[in-house]
Amino acid sequence: MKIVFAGTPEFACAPLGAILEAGYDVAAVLTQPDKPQGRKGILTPSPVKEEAERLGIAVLQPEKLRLDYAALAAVKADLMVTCAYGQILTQEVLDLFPLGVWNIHASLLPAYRGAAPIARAIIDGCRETGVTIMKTELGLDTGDILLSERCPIYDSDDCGTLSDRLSRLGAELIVAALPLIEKGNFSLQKQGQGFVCKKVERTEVDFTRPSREVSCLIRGLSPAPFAYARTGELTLNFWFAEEAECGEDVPAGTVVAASPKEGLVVKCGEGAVRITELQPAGGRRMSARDFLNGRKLAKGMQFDIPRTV
RNA sequence: CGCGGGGUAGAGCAGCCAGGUAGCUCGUCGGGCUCAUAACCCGGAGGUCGCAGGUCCGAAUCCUGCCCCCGCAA
Repeated sequence: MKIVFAGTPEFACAPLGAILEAGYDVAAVLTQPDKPQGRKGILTPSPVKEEAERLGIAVLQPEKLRLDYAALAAVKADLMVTCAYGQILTQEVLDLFPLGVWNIHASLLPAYRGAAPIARAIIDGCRETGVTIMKTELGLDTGDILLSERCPIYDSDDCGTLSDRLSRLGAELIVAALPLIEKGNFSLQKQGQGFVCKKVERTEVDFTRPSREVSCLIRGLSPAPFAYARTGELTLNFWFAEEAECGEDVPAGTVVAASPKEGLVVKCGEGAVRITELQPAGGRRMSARDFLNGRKLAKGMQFDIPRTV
């Protein structure tokens, strides 16, 4: 069975590797074109492209697949697996594969269709999410479900750690799914009423929200694009935070502790959060402990509260 | 030429503008206190101040060039 794998970010690398390791013939990898990255605009290949080249698989990266799918058609693959590829497929493309196109999606569909299911699930405070293997259709992640598997979300998770775990889960699931698809030995389940989540953006922390909401926001946006806060000239990107207790009756956004011993604790609308990993603008990521050794923050200081939209 | 911050002890920082003794917090090592301690007290070790030139009696500090790291924006 000849397979094309379509994916772009780190999340898709483990599934790609697993399919290959399971002995399938991955004839080509489809991924987004190299994009300029960073301050110098250096053209950077996607993680999936790098992985594919490492594995010695041919790479296709059309700017617009819907206009430019001749090369993909020429592969004459039996089926395609998509996993966070990043382009909407057209019917013409879907029709290229006799055994269909199958998608690995990082949520328990029909919840969290769309762009940033992992980050959104954390931000929303979910205690559980998962991975779904479904038939790729024209609609956005609306296809019928083949397999799905649950996965807990821990308070120790950020988007990075959870993404790693879901990626491995996705790898296991797709390897379990391929034999079923190959033999036609499966039944699909229609999705119920779901919802689409949007891409996440860098967000200023609103400390007037309850502590859990704040910590979930910080963890969901880490390690990119980050939740941040300002005080005076100082801007901090937050990498990790946990909920903390706070007896003090001070305004939300007040630094209630800022010492190597106690850590960095900020009052929230309800409770408080302890920031454990952060990064000052212009600086490297560091532990709150290291940051506080430089004494850029003191108890009593106030973080800005974003204007309500 | 997109905007900006930075490179000083193992870590995080101050000192630079107004050149003249290498400073702070943490860690580390030794000692003390304690039933005990990540707590407290005393003491010590540890630095080519990113690199190369220049100015100067004297440069972490001023000037020139280069290397490297990072935040925002794309």
